Amino acid sequence: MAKNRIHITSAIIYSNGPPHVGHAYEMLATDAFARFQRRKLGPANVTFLTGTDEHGDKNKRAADAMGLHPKAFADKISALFRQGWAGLDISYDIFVRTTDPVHQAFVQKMLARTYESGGIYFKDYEGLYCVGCERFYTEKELLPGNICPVHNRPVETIKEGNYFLKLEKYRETIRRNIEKNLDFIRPERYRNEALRMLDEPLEDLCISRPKARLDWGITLPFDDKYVTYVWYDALWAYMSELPNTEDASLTAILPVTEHFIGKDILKTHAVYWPAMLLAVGLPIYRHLNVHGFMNFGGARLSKSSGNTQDPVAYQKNIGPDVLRFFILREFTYGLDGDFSEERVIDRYNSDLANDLGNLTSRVLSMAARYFEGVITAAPGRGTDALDIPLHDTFASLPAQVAPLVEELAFNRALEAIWQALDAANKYIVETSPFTLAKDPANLPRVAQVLANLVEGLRVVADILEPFMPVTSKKILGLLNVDEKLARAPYGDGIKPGHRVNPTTPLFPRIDKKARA
RNA sequence: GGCGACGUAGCUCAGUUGGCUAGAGCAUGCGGCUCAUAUCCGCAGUGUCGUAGGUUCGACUCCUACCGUCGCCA
Repeated sequence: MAKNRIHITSAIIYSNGPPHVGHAYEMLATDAFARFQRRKLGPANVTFLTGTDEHGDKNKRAADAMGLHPKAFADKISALFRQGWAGLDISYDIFVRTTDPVHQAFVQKMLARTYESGGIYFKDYEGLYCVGCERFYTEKELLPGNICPVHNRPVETIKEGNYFLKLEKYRETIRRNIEKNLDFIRPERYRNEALRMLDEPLEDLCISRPKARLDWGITLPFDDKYVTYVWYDALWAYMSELPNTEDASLTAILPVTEHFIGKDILKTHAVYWPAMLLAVGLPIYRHLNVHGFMNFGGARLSKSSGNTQDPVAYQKNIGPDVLRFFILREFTYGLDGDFSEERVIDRYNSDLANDLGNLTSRVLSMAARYFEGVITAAPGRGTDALDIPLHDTFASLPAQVAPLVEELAFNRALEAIWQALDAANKYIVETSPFTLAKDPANLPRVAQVLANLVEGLRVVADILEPFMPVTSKKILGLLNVDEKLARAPYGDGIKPGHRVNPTTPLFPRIDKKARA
């Protein structure tokens, strides 16, 4: 596979409940990365895949609780996710539902192939089972006397035959892959955790459930009394609905596949998923990008404590770009982050209203006031001692931002963009076009200053697209710049004679006192 | 219990292989400008770099113990 192709996935979200801001965190980071890659490689060379994981006992039980058939329940939840992502401008190309026939057929194909090659075997299994929980427990998880901690009643010892995926034979291969590729799992902290998981022999993974116990899943192709375990099902969603799922194509695409996941599902992705791939003779993917969780005002997000946040509702209040900006600017990818309305408003006022919004406003208003919106000079480096550093700042911005996005440092990428905005504000003070304009003899210089600033705004608007697509489009609209012109390097964009539009406030300040 | 991470200005955090008076943003105070969304620019700070030791000419950066927070595994 050529180096210029990339396949990007978010986690396939378990659909037993509606979306919350925690899901949004992962989607926003993945989306910014995907949008950045499209700019770099061209849209045709990027696939951004997401979806919902709809089988398994928790989905079944959530559906039962609402009196719905699991499929009908999944239809509802899955639709909520797609609406939520549309509201946040998540630019996915493929949305996989694990109940899709195409996906199910693919999983069966992989199961059959693994079984035929001896990677899956049948074994009788005896364990402590709670009928209420519909799951097995280990003795350590139970209260003394083998009492289920959830139902507070004794568990039963039951014997059950199940199918297992051999794991141990792949352990060294998986481990060596992590050791050899220093950035295979990033950030590094999770790499170390994964390596420790591979220190000791792996127990084979149970990949079946008897239909007598749970029938909401994909039937095993070699034994119709069983469905497959939800994780075995869900992980294949990364591949199952690609335009081409022939071996040759998958073999090519896996080495350029980037998975984005939360730290809670490290083991499935670092250990089980590579084993599943190796078991059918496919190569391991390229990167596992692991992020932390989102806290709210210091408290852990959880459904049980009721402090979940609906990103859709939030987005309606402040707009998708503000949520996108806050999360990408404030959080360090990989670490947990704290979300609070107060911090969102602080960021909004200082970065969006005062810096980006106000800069746009003052530049466009001067252009309107002194030249009726017409740019009469050509932006460029020139020879002026003040113009040169401004030029250099904006001209080098794309090259500065690119490696930061590649290494998932979205916060630092945005910081770099904001440093350029600072430089522009400082440039205005130093050149004082509003003072010069008082003498008509100075108008050529004023025109030059404004041309340089408008060109800077154009570059910022363009580079902001992966982070804030709506704002990017808005500023380009104000600058009267089309998509093609937007991408030009600094100095090659705005030409003399170009007319910009009158300004409108992009981000009106939010008065915290008035809100409280 | 085993392994690991983190603990830097009021807040959120940078500090790549040990080396000039430890930095940024926000918030605070003072000064300047007036094109702009009471916005922008400049200046001013404050820190026992978790605690106690150790290695070193020199440690926020390495080692040990402890305290605190958290995570993974069991």
